[in-house]
Order: sequence, then structure tokens, then C-alpha cells
Amino acid sequence: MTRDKIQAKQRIFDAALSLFARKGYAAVGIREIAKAAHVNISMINYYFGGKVGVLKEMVNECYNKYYEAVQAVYEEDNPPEDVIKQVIRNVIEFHRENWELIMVAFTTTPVEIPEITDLKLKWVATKHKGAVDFFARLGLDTEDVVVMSVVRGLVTTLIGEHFQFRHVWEHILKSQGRKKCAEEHHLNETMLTFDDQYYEKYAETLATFYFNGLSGLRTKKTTKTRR
Amino acid sequence: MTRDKIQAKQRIFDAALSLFARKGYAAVGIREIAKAAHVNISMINYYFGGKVGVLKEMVNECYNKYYEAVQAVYEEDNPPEDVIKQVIRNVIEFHRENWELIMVAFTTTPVEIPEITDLKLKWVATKHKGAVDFFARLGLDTEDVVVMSVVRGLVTTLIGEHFQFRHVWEHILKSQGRKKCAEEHHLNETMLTFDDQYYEKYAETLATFYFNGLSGLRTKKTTKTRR
Amino acid sequence: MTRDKIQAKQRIFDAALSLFARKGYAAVGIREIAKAAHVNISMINYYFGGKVGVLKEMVNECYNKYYEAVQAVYEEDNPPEDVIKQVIRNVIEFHRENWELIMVAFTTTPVEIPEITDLKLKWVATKHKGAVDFFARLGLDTEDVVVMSVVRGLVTTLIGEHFQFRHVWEHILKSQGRKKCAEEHHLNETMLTFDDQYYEKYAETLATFYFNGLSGLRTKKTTKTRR
Amino acid sequence: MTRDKIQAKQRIFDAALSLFARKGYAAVGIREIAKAAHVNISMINYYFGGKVGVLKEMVNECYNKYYEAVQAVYEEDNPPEDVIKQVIRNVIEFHRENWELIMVAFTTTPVEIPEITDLKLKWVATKHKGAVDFFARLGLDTEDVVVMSVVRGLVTTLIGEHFQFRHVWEHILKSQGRKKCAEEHHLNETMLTFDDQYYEKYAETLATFYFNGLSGLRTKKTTKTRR
DNA sequence: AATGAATGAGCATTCATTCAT
DNA sequence: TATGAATGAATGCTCATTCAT
Repeated sequence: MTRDKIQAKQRIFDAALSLFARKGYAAVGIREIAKAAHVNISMINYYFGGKVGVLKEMVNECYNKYYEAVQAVYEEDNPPEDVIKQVIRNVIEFHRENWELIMVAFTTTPVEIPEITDLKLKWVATKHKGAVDFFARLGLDTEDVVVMSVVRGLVTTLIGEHFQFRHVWEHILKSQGRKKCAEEHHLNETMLTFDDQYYEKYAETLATFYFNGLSGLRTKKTTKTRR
Repeated sequence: MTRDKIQAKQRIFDAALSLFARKGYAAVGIREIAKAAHVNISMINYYFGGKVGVLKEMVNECYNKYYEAVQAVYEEDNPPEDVIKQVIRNVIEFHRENWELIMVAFTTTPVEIPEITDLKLKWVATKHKGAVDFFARLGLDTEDVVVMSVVRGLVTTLIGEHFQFRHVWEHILKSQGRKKCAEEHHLNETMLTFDDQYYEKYAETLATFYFNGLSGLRTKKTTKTRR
Repeated sequence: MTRDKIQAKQRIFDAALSLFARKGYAAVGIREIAKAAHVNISMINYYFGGKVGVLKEMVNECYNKYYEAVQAVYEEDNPPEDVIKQVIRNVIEFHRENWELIMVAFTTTPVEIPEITDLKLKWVATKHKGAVDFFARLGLDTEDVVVMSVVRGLVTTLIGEHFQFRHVWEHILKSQGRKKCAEEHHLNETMLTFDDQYYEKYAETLATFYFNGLSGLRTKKTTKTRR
Repeated sequence: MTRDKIQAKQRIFDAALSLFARKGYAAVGIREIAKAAHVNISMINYYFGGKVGVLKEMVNECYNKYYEAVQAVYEEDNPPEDVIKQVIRNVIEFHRENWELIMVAFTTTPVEIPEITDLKLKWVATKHKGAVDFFARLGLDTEDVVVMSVVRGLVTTLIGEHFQFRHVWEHILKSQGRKKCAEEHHLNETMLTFDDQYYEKYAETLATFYFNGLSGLRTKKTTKTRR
């Protein structure tokens, strides 16, 4: 019995997550969630205190998992290239495992739900030190808003971009077949599967790109300052 | 009279854009739009054929402007570094002038409105050649899904990332004051204004980062292939 | 057509009034009102801006009619006995014609709907002078809270009391028959009809009672003051 | 243990009473009661058999206390003026001590809950003799519906009226201060406290008013009959 | 071109109550 | 006694859209 009760809350969470990720928070009704979770409508309010409550819990879980995946790596004292590679690897894994959560908590959900905005700010405020220290060790001017904006953006969004459109790709692949799709977009057919191998290469490519990009910024730093 | 009527349609578009960008498409009702546009509710259906119609027009305008800003640069035969710098410059300008449009058409609006998804695919399918050719000229393996994913992502999302959170920054700046904000986030206070100067530096930094990143990929290309 | 549209709002008002008076504001749902008024649910919000809006309009109409019935009489310069008789007569007529309105606006509706409490206070604040002046002319100490409380209460509630329970009487009369009811409560059977004659007598009895009561207070006034 | 359990039932009753009196029976939910009573929701059903059960018990307690306060006085053989004074005194005390109960059982709660209406009728039917006999002894025509209506109304509602609005007064007093309130309503400032002294004066004033009013009716009785 | 009444399905939430534990 | 999960109907209100004027 206890197991069923636990399952009820979890089923709501899972169903809502899947729906929010695909249709957007505002476009999903609690009726839809309840039906998908095989649960009475009232249970959503019972367990989460309302529709927003479900979203809140998603945001919390997402930030929690994200910082869990990233924080430790920055704090270890490994060579920068390894740190970058590991962070990228972890973030990719984080996205592979939690793309719905990310979609809902980071990308899709609009800004003007005050409760959610506040929650996000609280998370960011408490967790930003690790990365900043690492970039300082790397020789970057961490007080430079522009540099930090460029440098931090990559981790959070470049990877995200792939996952945001991954399902579009999969949609095309399914409807056209891999062969036709590869032809039409001038791509290597053998690569069009989003498996471990793909993401290993992806991590390496990105790490290379990123590390070389950073070198550029480090060189510039001394010669170029803001007027 | 004619002028007023034209204005009516435009007012609807503008009001809807502002609301969609801030609250998300699904969370905005036509009543809200009509009130903000000082227009009768029925006018939205009259001019746009419904709420989705307004969104469609936004998507169209956004893609139109985006490719207008980018296409020509790729096709000119300038040195790669200049092309990259110019593309980045243009994209930044495009974002500065159309961040609401971008928010609505690219970032926020969820996927599962078939009419919109189809529309987007149509746009992407017809316009992707320019960039691909450029990267080929640069010596990249454009058939490599991974490489292209990394390389194209930057233009669309890294810049986007800044603008997606710019208003969060501005919110913090307004409520805390620039000084306290700079201290708390360990940033250089004099840089915390998003003006021409800021974006000039942003473009340059990003171009440097990007160009150096690309070099890394070009070197690797010959030595590293997929197993 | 215009007639029908006006009727729609009026039908809502009438249906809601009847229901509120019998079951209490909180116990009546807008669905019930809509059904009784042969109107779509949304029309209640359309015309009144919500359920509370209907109540507000009732409160306004009730106070409006009440002061209309009473104000003028106080301000004319007739002998006190006539003023009292006329006020009582008018108030009784007001109750006969608007007992539902009174039930809803004065008696039944609970206090803790802030919008309504505020509205009521606004009415009372603007309209209390007429009666006060009259009692002053009569020789009462109008600064005496206790005296005013007793004296003003009669007009508003003693009459009200009859109407609050009139329908209980009618319920008993209908179910037991007039004869049995008269016997059981030791009352004169011929009087048990609430018609013009009844209320004429009621007005006179009450006026007599009231005027004699007042005389007592006037005499006392000089001899008895608060310590 | 037993004490706690008894307390649980009492806590529910008290919490519900306070809420019903302020917001009306229908506007209060059992959730709200349960929370205020620090009790599990199901306990309300357990102890009272449902929400109506709580109301029933209130009605019973209210009538019980009311007749307890009044009955005995009528039946003693004291001079009429003393009887009236004592009844008024007792009723005032009854109101001071039980205004919430009265609000719920007599004033606010609407009629159309059959179980409650029946209950009320049962009480009234069994207890009305005492007062009638007294008025007969006083020389009134107790078969005269009108006279009895006027005469009995005073006891139940004139006093009630004060208590129904007492908290409105207190609200004004608190928000404006006693001085400003007195000025604005042209009242004697020193009297604006509802303490023992106030109610002593109130009882006396009302008794005087009432006794003088009755005298008028007795005189009239012989000269004026219904046509 | 513009209005505003009207519709009916849908929204998130809360209701009183039941029941297994 | 006491708990808390569960139910299904009902709550007030808003939705996008239609249509006669």
C-alpha cells in the first residue's frame, strides 16, 4: 500500500514532466496530467498544493542535479583541460538523463511566474562560486562581465541547444528515413544516431573547441581592456 | 482612417509580442492582448484569424529578419575571420532589436503546435545552405553531424543565452543597485550597462573565442575520425 | 433585440436576488443563477464582473432605495409624531417591496467580504445626517451612543424582524392551514394575512409604541446622565 | 487522554463557531475548521457526522441558553416593569456572552437547510408560552398578531441589532481612533467603550423605552380595534 | 472596420465525505 | 480515536471563437 501511495505522487510528477516538456507549462492542464498519471485530479493539489507546486519541485530537482553534476569537478585540482572535458562530459550526461527536466526548468518556462523566478534566483545565487574560481585559476578576468558571459554561456546553453532540437531531428529522421535525411542536409549518414558514441565525440569536439576558444581569450586579456 | 486601421493590426501584433515574450504564448489570453492593444477582442480574429495566427506571423517575421541579417555575409567572399566577426555582429544586432520576437519564435514557444512546427521546418529547410558552404570553405567536415552541431549552435544560442537572461540581470541591477550587484557577483561595476560599448566588446570577445575554437577543430579534423 | 440584451442582465440580477435571499450568498453558485436566469454562465462575469459584482449591485440598490424612502421625510418640518408615522410607513413599504434585497444586503450576508463591508460603510457614512438632525429636534441627546443605538435600531431592525420571519409564518400557514395555526399559537385567525390592512395596523401600532417609547427617553434625558 | 479527546470535539466546535459567525456557514469549509482547531479533517465527521451536524449543535445550544436566560423571569410574579428590565438585562448578558452563537443560529444562517429549519421550529413551538402569558397579564391582546409581532420583536432583534454591528463599530474605532470616530459621527467620546457600564445604561434606556412604548399600546388597545 | 453580446468547453482549485489503516 | 489518501462533484472564473449588428 505504501508503495502505491508513493507511486501516486511520483506518477503525477512524471506525467507532468513529460507533458510540460513537450507542450509547455501553461498549455498543459491538470486534468491532462491527472489522466496521464491515472490519478484523481484532486491528488495534484493534495500532493503539490497546486499546478505551480509541481513546477517548483521540477525546478528544484533540476538545479539540484545540475550542480551535483558540475560542482565537484570545478573544485578538484586537476589540469584545466581535464576539468573542462569532465564538466562537458557531465553536463552532456546530465542533459541526456534529464532533458525533460531541463526543458521545463531552464528553457521553455516563461519568466513571469514570480514564485518560479524567485526560486531560480535563489539557486543561482547560492551556487555560482565554484565555476568562477575555476576560471580565475585559468587566468581569466572573472570580473569582466563580457568574458564571463561568453565563457559560462557555453556550458549551459551550447549543449542545451543540441537537446532542444534533438527531438526535431528525430522527428525528421523518423518521417524521412535516415538516408534521405542525411542526403538532404548533406550529412554523414552513419553518424545520425544519438548514442553513447555520438555523445563521446560530441564531448570531445566541444571540449577541443572550448579549450582553444579559451586560449584565445587568455592571450587577449592582457593586451585588450575596456576603455 | 486607413492609417488607424493599419495601426490597429500593428497594435495587436506589438501588444501580443510583448506579452508572449514575457509570459509565454499559452499563458496569454486574447482578452489580455485586446486590452493592451486598445482593440476589441474580435479584431484579433478579424485580422489574424485567431490567436495562432498572431504567433505564425511572428515566426515568419523572425525567420525573415534572421536570415536577412546573416545570409548575405556568408555569401560574400571575405576572409573567414571577418565573416565570423560580421555574422556575430549582425546576430547580436538582430538580437538587440528583436529579442522579443526571438523569445517567442525560437526559445520559449513549445513544440507541439503542429502548425507552428511545420512552419519552422519549412524555414530551416530553405535557408541552411549559406552557412554550410562557408564552413566547407573554412575546411571543416560539414558532413560531420557533431562538428556542425557544435559550430552552428554557437551562432544561434550562445548569443541568445545572453539575451534570454539579460532582463534577469536588469531586474537584479534595478533592485540592488549596480554597485551591490557588482560586488555580490564579483564583477567589474563599470561594465554593467548593456550599451553599444558593451556589445562591441561582446562581439569581439565572442569572435575571438569562436575563431580560436574553430582552429582547434580544423587541426583535429585530420587526426581524429569516427571509429 | 436591445430589449433582450437588457433583459439578460436584469434576469441575472433577479434570479440571483431570489436565490441569495433564500439560501444565502455563499450557498448559491453561479451555475444555479445562470440556470434560473436562462443565461450562459459566462454572462454573469460579462455583466457583473463576477459573483461579488452581483452582490455589490444589490447592496447599492438596497441602500439607494432605503435612503430614498426615508431621507426626505426627516428633512420636512412636520410634527414629530407625523414624521415617525411616515418614516415607519415608508420603511414598511420599502420592506414589502424589497424584502429580498434587504435580506441579502442587510441581514443575511456575512461581514467578511471586504469589498462589501467597505461599500456598506461608504453608504452609511454619507447618509446618516438626516435622522440625527431629526432626533436632535425631538430633544434627544444625539451624542449619547446608547440612546441613538436604541432609537435608530427600531427603524432598521424591528420592522426587518417581521419580514425576516414572515416566510416562516407563511410556511406554517400553508402546511397547517390558518385555523390550526391560529389555535396552536393562540392568535386571532382573521388577522393572519399579510395584506395592506395588516401593514396599516402594523405601522400604527409600531408608531404608537415608538412615540411613547421616545417620550420616556426625553423625560429621562435631563435627570439621568452617564457618570 | 480522555481530556484531550473531549478537547478535540470542543476545539472543533469553537473554531467552527468563530468562523461561521464571521464568514457565514456556507462560506466556511471543513478544511478551514480542521486547521483552526488543529484537528484532522475526518474528525469533524467523526464527532459531528458532517458539517451540518456542527451547525445543529450550535442551534441547539443557542436556543437552550436563550430560553434558560429568559424563561424563568417571565414565570416569576414580579411587577411588569421589573420583569421587562430583568428580561432585557438577561438578554443583553446572553448576547454579550454568546454573540457568535446568536449570529450563527439566529441571524446569519439562511433558511433553506431543511434540517435546520425543522430544528428551529421545534424549539420555538415548545417554548413560546412563557412570554405570551406575561403579556396577557400585562393587559395586551395576545391574540393580536400585530401587537405580538411588535412586542416580541424588540426582545429578539433590537438587542441583536447592537451586537450585529458592534464589531463594525469596533473596526471603525480601531482604524480611526476613538476621538476621530466620535467627532465624525457626532457622538460623545467617553461612551465609546462597550463595557459593563455601557451595557448597564443600555439596559436601562431600552427598558424605559420599552415600558413606555408598551403603555401606549395598552391605552390604545380598548379604543382601537381592527375593522 | 468595428462592436459587444453570446456560447460552451475548459481552467485551477476546493468541496464534503469515505475508507483503509 | 486518529490519520491521511482518495474520490467525484462542484466551486468561481476564463478560454478562444462566433455572429448579428
